[in-house]
Amino acid sequence: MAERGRPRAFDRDLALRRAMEVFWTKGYDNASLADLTSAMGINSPSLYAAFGSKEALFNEAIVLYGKVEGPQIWDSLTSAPTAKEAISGYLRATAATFTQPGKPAGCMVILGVLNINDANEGVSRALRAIRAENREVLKQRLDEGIAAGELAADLDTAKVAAFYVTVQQGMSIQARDGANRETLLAIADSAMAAWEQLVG
Amino acid sequence: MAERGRPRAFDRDLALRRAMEVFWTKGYDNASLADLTSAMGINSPSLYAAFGSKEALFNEAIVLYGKVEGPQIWDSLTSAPTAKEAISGYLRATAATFTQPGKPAGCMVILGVLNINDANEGVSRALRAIRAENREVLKQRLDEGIAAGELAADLDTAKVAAFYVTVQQGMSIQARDGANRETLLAIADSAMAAWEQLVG
DNA sequence: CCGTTTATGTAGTGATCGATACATAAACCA
DNA sequence: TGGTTTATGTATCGATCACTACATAAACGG
Repeated sequence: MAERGRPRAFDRDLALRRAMEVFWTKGYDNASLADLTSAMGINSPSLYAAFGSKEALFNEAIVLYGKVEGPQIWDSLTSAPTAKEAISGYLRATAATFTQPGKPAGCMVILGVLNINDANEGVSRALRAIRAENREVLKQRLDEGIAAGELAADLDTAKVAAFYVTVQQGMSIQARDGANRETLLAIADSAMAAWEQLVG
Repeated sequence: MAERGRPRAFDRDLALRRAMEVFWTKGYDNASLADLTSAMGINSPSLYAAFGSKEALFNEAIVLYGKVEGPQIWDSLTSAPTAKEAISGYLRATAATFTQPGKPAGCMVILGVLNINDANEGVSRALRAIRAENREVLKQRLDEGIAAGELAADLDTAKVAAFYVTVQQGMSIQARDGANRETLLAIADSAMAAWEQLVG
């Protein structure tokens, strides 16, 4: 069963990747349709036919962002043998991911929308939900540390997770302000210096 | 020597305060002239006659913000007897300042502009300069700690200052995401848990 | 009173925003 | 071939953006 009608003349996946780069660089509000269509190499009717709207395009872009940039940040949470190494790996991978040559600095989930307005409300809510989910992932890794007998049973894992997520979000702003990888790694290590006190 | 011409019909200081609240709540880009004039109770020609432009109005607003909200955040840097208490007081005052009832959550200097575009470039640069200056203030307080013989002479004060500034910037995003004062205070204390390791 | 100066309210400016109407093009099936 | 379906390019939509031209109003000094 072949496709009906005139075939699409551009690569949808490639166009989505270009859109992701624009959103990552400029944020949702500052990425204009002109910016997007220019980077994607198409006209706006093609964009709307293929993706529906600017908001729907962003939603697809954020999923792609999670697939492309997420693994390197989150892998240590499952691969590291201890909770401490998991969190440390998460922060150090963040430092590396936020300062990749040729890619925008900082995190699209954190910087995509910060100041809410009528037009970006849906996108803003989606990003906030992802941030809350990420904090929950950290907490669950800490809870696993308790289950493994590695951490004290009465440890306030929500509090510790909130702290390390906060550091990561601060690192996003630092990256946008021009901090290099070495600086971000030092910040990550500084945050880990609190570990023994926090879990002890 | 009295003023010439028709006298201004509104309170300039009060109008500036209202503008500050709008900028603080919505950020520079999302604060439209309609938002501003509505909150200030004036028409746009009066705004331009009194303040010059949206950017000039923001510049005045950020100075006012520093005068109104700055002291409670920075006072401990001069009043606290030790460097540790100074930094701790700075973070705990931040937690309180970012969650004042009836005021916008988070910091206007951090959240005012994050995604740069053609229109906000000047404002963005100004805010980034303030953030860099704030980091320098922290560093200098730590340097004073060295001069007082309280901290080791070879302590990397720039690194420590960068860490605590990063935590504060993360707290701004947390506040925007709805974190309450208790949560922010716990984050501040968590950051201070790294202190002995960082300076030791 | 008159002339000057500054502020105000109305009503716009051109530019840009996200999103579309419409005619045409290019594929399919019968 | 003709009919259907989908994509494309042009050209634009109304809304909103920051900003201002202009006539009028309200104060001053003379």
